[in-house]
Amino acid sequence: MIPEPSGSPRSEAFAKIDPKFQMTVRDHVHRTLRAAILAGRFATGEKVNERSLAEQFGVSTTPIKEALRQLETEGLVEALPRRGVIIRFDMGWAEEMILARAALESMIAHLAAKRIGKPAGAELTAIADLMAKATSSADADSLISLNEQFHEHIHRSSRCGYLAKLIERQQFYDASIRRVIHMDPAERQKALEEHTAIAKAIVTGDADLAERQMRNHVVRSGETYLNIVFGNKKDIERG
Amino acid sequence: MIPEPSGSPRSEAFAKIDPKFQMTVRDHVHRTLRAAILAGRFATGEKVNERSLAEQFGVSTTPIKEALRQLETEGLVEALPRRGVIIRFDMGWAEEMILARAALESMIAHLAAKRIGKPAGAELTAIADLMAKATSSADADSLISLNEQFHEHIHRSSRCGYLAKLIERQQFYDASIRRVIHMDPAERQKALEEHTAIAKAIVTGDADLAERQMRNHVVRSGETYLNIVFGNKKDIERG
DNA sequence: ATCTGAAGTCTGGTATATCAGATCCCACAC
DNA sequence: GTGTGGGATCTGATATACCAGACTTCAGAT
Repeated sequence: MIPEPSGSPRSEAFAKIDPKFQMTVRDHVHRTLRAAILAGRFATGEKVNERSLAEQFGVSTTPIKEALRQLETEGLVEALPRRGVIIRFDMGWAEEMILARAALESMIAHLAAKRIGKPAGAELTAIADLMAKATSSADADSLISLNEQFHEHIHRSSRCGYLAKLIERQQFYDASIRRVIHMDPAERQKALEEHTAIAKAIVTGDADLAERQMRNHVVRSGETYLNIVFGNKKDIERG
Repeated sequence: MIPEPSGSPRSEAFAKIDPKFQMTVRDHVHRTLRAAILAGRFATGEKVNERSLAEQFGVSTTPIKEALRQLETEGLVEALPRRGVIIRFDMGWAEEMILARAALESMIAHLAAKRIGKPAGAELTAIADLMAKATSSADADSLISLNEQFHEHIHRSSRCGYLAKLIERQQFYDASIRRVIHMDPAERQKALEEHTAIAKAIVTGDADLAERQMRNHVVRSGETYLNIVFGNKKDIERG
């Protein structure tokens, strides 16, 4: 099962651990701050103090600075040189993150439809079928996992590393929010229909259709998330 | 000319300097490294050494680390924890950056078409007219400047701060390459036609058309750049 | 000759110190 | 009362020090 290019033949080799999995302080700070910002625990425009953060995390300012630099590049905070960094996230920003994800994810769907092979196409269909089963049995946890697999599979099929990486940064809701979403049967059903249609379009190689449907799916489900996170305040601009 | 909300009436007030313009060492390092990477001065997979870079720039490793963190988030380098960072940029990556820009820029064009007002629309048309003049007089420098104004104006009209910021990071060619491009009369003419069509679609509020044309424009001109930077090796996947 | 592993070296990760720009506060002049 | 300016203070930017993980090398065992 595990490829073993060389070594002892008498026992199963262990998979090489991906260096990316190693945790460093700056990554922990980065993820924690990111989650806090996306959860709305800071007001837009609020100043953040490096020394204060360092104290709260119980670390020095060095990893804090690096984490803030990452957040800055992600667009979640703004750095005013020699003046400090301020939080930059509100509902409008979240809407734009959804639009960005819609634009990128639909581009990837387009390419996936053109580049996917027979076996990968069958796998995608299989995932969609599992989603149908999980939907009818109201298995929220499976749906969350399958949803991840579904999009991940499309990313791989598109053979786009950069675009896939870019999309990861536009994700502003996490598993806990997803669980809330999937509690609504109507939402589950709608998502299933969209996933099924996307899978079909990709597998049959209809790039333009796949693109349109992926975009609508991301925007529509994004609206649902927005309403939950920010309350039903305003409708997102529709494509 | 310069808005003056309050202060002495006897002399013209000076415009407030944007804090963003202040140069810091890490920004200088970031920009320099970024330009070097995009210019192909590193091979993909090549390791970069923090101490060595610090020595070359004549600074300490702190701003180097921060700059590398930004490049990492931009996707131009990859950090293997405790092992160092490696360059991640080749023709394939560049192609994807163009696709990302196409996806985002077309989304912005779509929104701009829906949100632009009368005066801003007139300004956009005016810019397009200036482009026509500069094209017939073969004024490359003006074209480069106008091209920047054109896209910048569309970004503002779309009222999308996040998306505009995201697009900036997908720009992998600079003014010097643009100058080479604009030396070709056929290319100038083609670009003009596209810009004119985009402007018209946006001003008339045809969001879908604006989106399509912007996308084609970005992809097509991106191919031209690719051929110059990487040599005529391979065609980019077309939308 | 090949393999193993321990010591040495390299290098990134983190902590701390120092410098200088930005902000705040208050005394003083008008 | 208003406004100006000098100094104290805060805080980000940079430099330096130190630690620990990763890689290299080479002696010794087989």
